[in-house]
Amino acid sequence: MTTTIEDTAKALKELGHPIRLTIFKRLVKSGIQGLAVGQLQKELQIPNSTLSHHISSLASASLIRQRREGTTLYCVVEYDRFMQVISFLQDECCIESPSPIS
Amino acid sequence: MTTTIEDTAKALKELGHPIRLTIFKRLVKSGIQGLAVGQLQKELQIPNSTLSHHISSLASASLIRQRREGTTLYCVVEYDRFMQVISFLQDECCIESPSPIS
DNA sequence: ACGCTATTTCCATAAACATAGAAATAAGAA
DNA sequence: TTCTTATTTCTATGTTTATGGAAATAGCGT
Repeated sequence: MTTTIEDTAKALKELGHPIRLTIFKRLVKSGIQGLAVGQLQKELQIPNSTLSHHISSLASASLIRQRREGTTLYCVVEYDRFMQVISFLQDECCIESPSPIS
Repeated sequence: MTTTIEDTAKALKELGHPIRLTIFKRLVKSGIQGLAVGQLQKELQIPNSTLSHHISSLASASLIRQRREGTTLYCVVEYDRFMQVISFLQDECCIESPSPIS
């Protein structure tokens, strides 16, 4: 799948909110087992519905996915997708930058 | 200067718009001499004021700066700042990722 | 079926964002 | 000073986003 401007912009936009960036960062560190919504709620101390909205935003940008286990929903980072976004940015920063290359 | 969540989120938010990401990408490739606003306008074919607003957004996130030469304003990427943003993201993706490390 | 826990969706509202034409400003030349 | 080019700022408007309580849904146990 080719990464497009629209695609990447969408991901960056969703990450471009303090709470969502915090959530995402926390999820990245939780690894592939992810983290339960309840656990996130406990750590962040924000209203359930606000958290749900933010989680939904990250999912809409395919940055995370959710896995249910009984009544518990886990949020898991889509690492490949995240790598794509970073790669897109790196492709930008490595061309004609003021570093030794230029 | 330490990169904070707020800081990074701000940068990501500003990059999280198709046109702004396109502008930024174009500027990165133009190198340290930057690019004139007029040139950007020619390439992007969007109204002057819309372009100005977008440029202002990128500047407000310290992703670019402007340099005047007579009546011409050049936009130049703040590469250090950009590197910081990328580093922040990479710090996230290299810890407990599903790669061989875990 | 009922009750409980976990979480999302609905609904409403205020704030923020994106857009673009018009007006204003900045700089240079005559 | 006037005129011209380059660009920003102002103004207005419509759209989108962020927030959070209430209602609804999902899953499980009794």
